[in-house]
Parts: sequence; C-alpha cells; structure tokens
Amino acid sequence: MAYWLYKSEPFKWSWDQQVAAGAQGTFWDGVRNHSAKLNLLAMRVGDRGFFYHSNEGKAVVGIVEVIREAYPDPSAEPGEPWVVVDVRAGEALPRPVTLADVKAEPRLAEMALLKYSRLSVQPVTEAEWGIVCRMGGLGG
DNA sequence: GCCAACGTTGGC
DNA sequence: GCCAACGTTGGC
Repeated sequence: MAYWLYKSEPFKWSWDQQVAAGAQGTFWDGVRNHSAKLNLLAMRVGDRGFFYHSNEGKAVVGIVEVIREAYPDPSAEPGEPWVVVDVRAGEALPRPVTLADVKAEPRLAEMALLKYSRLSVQPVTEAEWGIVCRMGGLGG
C-alpha cells in the first residue's frame, strides 16, 4: 500500500464536496503535470492519501482512498495523455494539520509538500503518513 | 539543443 | 498583490 497527497484549492474542489460525493467517490481531474500524472498512474486500489487544501486553509483536512486506478481524463482533449483516478472520502482529521505544523516538525522536513510545493499530486512515505495522522488526531 | 520569455501555482 | 519556483514555449 502506498500513500499520497492531493492538493486542491477549496473553492474549486473542497473536502466537504468530496465527503458529499459519498461512497461512490469522484474522479480526481485537472492534473496537467507529468510528474503528477506518473503518481496517478502508480496508484492502486486501496492506496490512501491526504486531502490538502491549498491557498485557503493550507492544511491536510482528511483522508481519501483510491477506488479506481488510472483511466483517461474525461476533461482532457482527445489524444492528450492525462489521466484521473477515482477517490472517495475516508476519515476527516479531528485536527487539520496545517502547512505551518508540517514545517515545524523536523521529521517532516523531507516531505514533498515542502520540497516540491507546486506538485499537485505527491507521494508520501509511510513514516510521514503516520506522523501526520497522529498530529491530526488519528491513530495512524 | 540552448536559453530567455512567459504563464501558472501557491505561500506569504 | 507580490514574488519565487518551475514547467512550457518559441526563437535562434
């Protein structure tokens, strides 16, 4: 099982909207970056990821689970290489973990969130996953 | 193939 | 609103 982090501006697609989408989930669209695309292609059903609000909020607010592996992005032009995965909302974090919280935790200094701040879909290591979950009030 | 210009993202 | 990072584009 691998771990990921998905960034979304909350006024485009928010955690509340993801929760409202329910168990059937939604596709994660709009990725137009090749590094992010490679991450989408590497995802497997059951992988979990953090839902991060960029710009407004700037915090990890919840957890999503991959329920369908990569397939062509319905919002892309025919012939373009972009893909989506389907995700559904899991637990919300009892305490959102803010960007400032991440920066203040030395064990998270290597997180892609800090090192590749513009990458919209990022890998998260198992260690980082556990640390952020505990900071957010989940068991891990 | 190099590199400057430009657009986008996202933190501040 | 500003600016740094970085990907893309286009002239040469």
